Parts: sequence; C-alpha cells; structure tokens
Amino acid sequence: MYSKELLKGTIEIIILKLLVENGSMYGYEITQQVKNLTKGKIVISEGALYPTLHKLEAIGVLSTEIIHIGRRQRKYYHVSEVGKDISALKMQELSSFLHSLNQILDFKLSS
Amino acid sequence: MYSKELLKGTIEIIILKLLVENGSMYGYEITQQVKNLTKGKIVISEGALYPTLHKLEAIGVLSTEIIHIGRRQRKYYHVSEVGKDISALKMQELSSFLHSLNQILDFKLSS
DNA sequence: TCCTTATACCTTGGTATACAAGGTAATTAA
DNA sequence: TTAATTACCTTGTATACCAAGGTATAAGGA
Repeated sequence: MYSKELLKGTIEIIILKLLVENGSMYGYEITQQVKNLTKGKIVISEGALYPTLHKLEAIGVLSTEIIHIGRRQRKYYHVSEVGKDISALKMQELSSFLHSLNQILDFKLSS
Repeated sequence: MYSKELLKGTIEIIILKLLVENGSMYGYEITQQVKNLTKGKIVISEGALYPTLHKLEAIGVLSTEIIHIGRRQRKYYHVSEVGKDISALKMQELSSFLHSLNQILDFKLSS
C-alpha cells in the first residue's frame, strides 16, 4: 500500500472518473473496481469513500437512486450535468498538476 | 494555483529530489527553484517548507550547515547517506503510485 | 447447522500535512 | 525613504484521509 498522503486530493477525482465512464455505480462497486484496475495497489477505504460521496451529493455533483436487491439495498450514484463540467475541470487540473510535478521529478509516465 | 490537496505527500519528495540533484540548497532557494521549474504553477509555501525541512533534519534524512552572507544567514540542507536511500524509496513509491493512478485515469503524461 | 467470508451501507475519532497569516531582520532597487 | 526582495521562522486552522467500529443480508464451506 502506498503512503496514505499520496492519495490526498485524488480520491474525489478517481470516483468522478469512474462514475462518468460507467454512468452509474454504487459505493462498494467503486472500491472493488479501483482495487481491480490497480491490482490492489490503490484501495479506497470506506471511511474516505462514503463521506466523499455524500459531500459530492450534497453539492449537487452527484445524484442518487436506491435499488433493492432482495432485502438488501444499493445506493447508486451518477454524475449530474453540472457534475460533468466540474469533473472535467478537476481532471484537467490534476493532469496539469502532474505535468508540472513531472517538470521537477522527470518521471517517465507514458502508459 | 492547484487545489492544495494535490500537493499533499509530494512536497517532501519534491524537496528531496531537488536536494539530491543539487547537492545542497537553502530553504528560500528551494521555493524559488520549484517556482521556476514549474513556471509558477507549483508554489511551496514557507508554512509547508520549513516544518518539512525541520522534520527531515530531525529524523536524520537531512543535515545542515549555516553560512553567513554578510550579516545575513543561510541554512544549507543536504541529504545524508541514509537520506539518499529513503529518497530513492519515496521516489519509487510515488512513481509507482502515479502509474497505478494512470490505470484509472488514462492520462498521457509522457514528457 | 454453524461459521466465515463477502456484500453493502454507514459514523466516529485521530492524525498528518499543508496553507494563511503573522513575525523578525538584512539587502537592494526605485 | 520606501517598497520589494531575500531569508529565516512559528502559530492556528482546515481538511482529507484512515483505522476502527457498527448494522445487516447473502453465500459458501465444514
């Protein structure tokens, strides 16, 4: 696992990116997908996930829908229209920041 | 200026990288070099810089030497032998983290 | 049957890191 | 002589994250 500090500021963007791409996801699904995509190297804890989702919902970036699977419930999140613009800005900001950071660290990060 | 949160966890590595490369620098010089290298996009505030330098000195990663320029003093920092190993590990960790992050965000970050 | 693991939501308390703002003082430029 | 720059520093505040805990259903293994 990485130094916890590195994740700071990126969790929100990770969540938004996944939601924009997949249209609609529930919390647990997000944690699993992050784990899978990064082969377990990045793990979003629930103590970070849920407060972030609730905050994004509160400010109108996300909206929710509760679905019942048997007796269990799932809360699906999706990005609102306003949220899409905000997401795009945040992505752009992170991309630009990483580019600046690379000016100092000279990492080779082409995938 | 970027969202402050993005810098979290990277300031220490930025400082170490510059010190490893330049051998020896003083605080103010570090802030200026970061500003120059990133065209003003990344700015390390003094409230972040000095506590970090002091912490790294306290744990033996950095050692210091005070030089007098006229009546003014400069405190030069350089990376100790142990510090070099720790720096390398931290660089590796950040590089790996960014690679994982890229698995989700698909940025094109080749410089 | 029972126990563990996985699914699925959530909250609370603690920690760490950075910023804003402030303080001191010498030097240089206008 | 005044402002800007150089150069060190500290204090108080915000916040984002994690660890740990809580609740409950579902599925799989012994």
